[in-house]
Amino acid sequence: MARYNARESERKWQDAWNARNAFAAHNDSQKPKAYVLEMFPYPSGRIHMGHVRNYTMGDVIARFRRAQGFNVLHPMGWDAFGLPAENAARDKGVNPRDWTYDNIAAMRGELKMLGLAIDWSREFATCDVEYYARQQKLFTEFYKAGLVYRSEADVNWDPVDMTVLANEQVIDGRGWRSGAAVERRKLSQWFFKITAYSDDLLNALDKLERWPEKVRLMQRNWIGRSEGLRFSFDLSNGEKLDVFTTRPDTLFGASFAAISPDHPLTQELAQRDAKLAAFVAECRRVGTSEAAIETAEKMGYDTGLTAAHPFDANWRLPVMVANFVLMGYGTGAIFGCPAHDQRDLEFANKYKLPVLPVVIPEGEDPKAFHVGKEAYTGPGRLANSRFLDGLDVASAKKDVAKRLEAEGKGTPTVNYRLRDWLASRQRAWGCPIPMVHCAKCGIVPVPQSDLPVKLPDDLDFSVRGNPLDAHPTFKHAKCPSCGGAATRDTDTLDTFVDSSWYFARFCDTKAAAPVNPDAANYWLPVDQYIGGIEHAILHLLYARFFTRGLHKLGYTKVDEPFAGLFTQGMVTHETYQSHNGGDWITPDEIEKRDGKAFLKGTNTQVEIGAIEKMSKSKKNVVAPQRIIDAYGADAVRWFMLSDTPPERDIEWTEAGAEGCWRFVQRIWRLVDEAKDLPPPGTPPEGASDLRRATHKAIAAVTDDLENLRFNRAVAQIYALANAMGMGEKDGAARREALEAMVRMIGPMMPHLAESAWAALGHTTMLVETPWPKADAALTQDNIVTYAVQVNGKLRATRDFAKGTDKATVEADALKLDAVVRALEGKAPKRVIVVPDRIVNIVA
RNA sequence: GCCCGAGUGGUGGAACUGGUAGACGCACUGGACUCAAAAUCCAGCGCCCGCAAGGGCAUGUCGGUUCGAUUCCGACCUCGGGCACCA
Repeated sequence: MARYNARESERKWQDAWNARNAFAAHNDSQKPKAYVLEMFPYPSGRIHMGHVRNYTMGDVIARFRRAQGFNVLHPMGWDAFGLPAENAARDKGVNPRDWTYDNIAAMRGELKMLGLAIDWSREFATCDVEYYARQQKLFTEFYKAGLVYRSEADVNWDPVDMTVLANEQVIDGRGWRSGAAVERRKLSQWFFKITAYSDDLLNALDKLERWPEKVRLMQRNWIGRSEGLRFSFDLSNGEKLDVFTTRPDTLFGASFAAISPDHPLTQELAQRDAKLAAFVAECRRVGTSEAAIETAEKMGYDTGLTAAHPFDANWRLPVMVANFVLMGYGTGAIFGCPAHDQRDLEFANKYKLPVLPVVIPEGEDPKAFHVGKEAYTGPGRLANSRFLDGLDVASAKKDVAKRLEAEGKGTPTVNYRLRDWLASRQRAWGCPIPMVHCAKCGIVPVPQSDLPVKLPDDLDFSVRGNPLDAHPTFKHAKCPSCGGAATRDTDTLDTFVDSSWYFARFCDTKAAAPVNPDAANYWLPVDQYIGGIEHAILHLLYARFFTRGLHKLGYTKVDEPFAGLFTQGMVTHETYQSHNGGDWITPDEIEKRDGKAFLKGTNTQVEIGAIEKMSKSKKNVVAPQRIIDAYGADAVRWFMLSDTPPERDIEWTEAGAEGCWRFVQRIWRLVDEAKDLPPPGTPPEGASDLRRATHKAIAAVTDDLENLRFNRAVAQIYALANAMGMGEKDGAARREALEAMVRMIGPMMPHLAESAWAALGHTTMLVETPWPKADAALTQDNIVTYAVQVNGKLRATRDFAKGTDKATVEADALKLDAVVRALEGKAPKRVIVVPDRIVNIVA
């Protein structure tokens, strides 16, 4: 027989599915719906193995659900705005739009070769005018709904490139491109009011049961809710100073008050105090990088002001400016209790401030308890604290809060570390912010009738700064309100905005409105979302926020965009290096002999390095295209699903790929050998081993796919193939086994499965064939093998009819040779029989 | 520093709610077929002792609970991830 020709078969079936429009999703179906979505790709130019893994997993779910009778939405689009297009424009002189759409065309072609069951009629790119026009509409609506506002913000400013840099673009305090020392600048920027939903975004995490616990935890920490008390100090200059604390119980251990260098009071004082101004400048000079923060010394400056202790006006605390107090959290001011806060302790030790323990661990003597280099943050009883003495921490907190609240000095407050989302970017290849700045009317949103604000096609990327800002006409606009000359906002939106609602647009990509509520309410939430863990926080949090915004605006009734989330692992590969840690060498350039790696066709040995994520810098990238050409899409898909659990990193190996290819051929042989089977539809009878293996496999694979355990599903299918090697070679049971196998590999290796289905004599297509059902009578054995243990050690096994009574099992087990030998004549003290499982004899 | 997660053969990994540890794949070894190779098929494959029958030891380490622990509890070690002066 001919070997299976993957190339020919894959092309043929892709055309056939296409001709039948087999994967169209229907917005008016009576079937239950299933929305399966993988995080859409950035059109960098080529697909990589990570894409292959991601889209294969999604495709398996989509095809599985379709076979189970669901109306499936499985779309594809492009996250198409972003910096690489601008870099290409500057470096190569191309138009970013052309560059992007060319990349999309190339990647679409590569993705289609994988045979994905996608409704391509819904494809769009976020840089399509049709998409970003609607995003602009949403932005103005969010603005009117109070979910967007403008405010001053500190940004990383590159003085050479004259542009704002993202934190990731600042390396050791310098711009990644220019190398210039980055400055902190205050700019007026647009923000999304994500903090309006802090509590809701946090609480709703509990209901996202089909999200990984890890991701929920990361989001919880990111939102960072903490309960505490906000109260005010009376200052010696007559003003009040608001502080936030989670430890009001330690108030009698206070030895100073501290304010941020960015606090308004600091600014005010610095105007009359040159030394303070210098101190503030010094604080700002110290970078915001992790390393800088970790090693930064605590620094303080005594303002000369004092603050009255809230419970004793005669007790004066010095007011210090301290570099470790952040303006962005709480009120930007604290009270310092050195004995019970590590930072305060370091600060106090440096500036010789008192350290008075007020929470004493159980069993310690309050008079003897001393805090040295480590602050005590554990539980205990209050001491040295007047009316609080003897209380536990929780009661003391409540008591302080109650008293200060009664005096009108304090309020119980919840703080979050979550900040509002700064969405302005000084970039040209993005969604223009549809706002106009008028000297007379202030900020005016561009009215619906004037949308979209289109990106000009003639941007000059050789200029410094934002090409959109430098464009000769773009920024000149008429004020929509008064008609006078005004300035258009030349910033664009963070590309995370683009990906915050694309899943809602997929529900109806033809709708005039940004989101069609009927379609969105039918399809949303996404039933299964799949993507990388790197989006655990930002993208997923922004999308959750945006969906709440869409709800508020009436576009949908759901709040949570993704009911099920799965985060898949990366694709890794061995690295190769010439000797002595020299140049990296690509996998294509080496060959392996006896576990050693050599330069192809030579005896020059190369070092095999660590297994790492595929990356250009380590040159350990394997292009999907080459692999598809060599083994076909099905073998590659099979590899991606085999062996490694989907959430873990998978190592790509040539040997593994060859193994997958061999399995493709093995299935094809099994089908070919089955020429003389009874015709399709012949019912099998009886209960042979093969039939039992078939139905057990169906039950197991179904369960595994339901739970995204692809590696186990693959193992079950191998086991069934092995069972076929031993079972009946002909007859209806053989056909049943083969057909079950073909139907089960359908979602995983769809082209091979279609070919096999046709070869088995079917005239219908496998994509239109329902998922097989397991016969419960055949998934259960009527003979069970008991393990027989003596003192917990396995000594024998013994078959019994299922449900045999305990007494019989016990009596027979005790007669076994191995048991008699192990007992050495001793009488059993106790015999434990676990029905249909195990016997343990205790001697 | 704080918070998570994971440690099982040469290797990727299985093991349902505590019940025969190592399914299935890869690699490897031996054999069959072949002039030969590829492909395919058959067999073997945790470690130690033993000709064998059989026995002992094994799921990072040490302890605990239990008739029985990869699974539950405690301590420790190693690796990976997240956050990072958040008051």
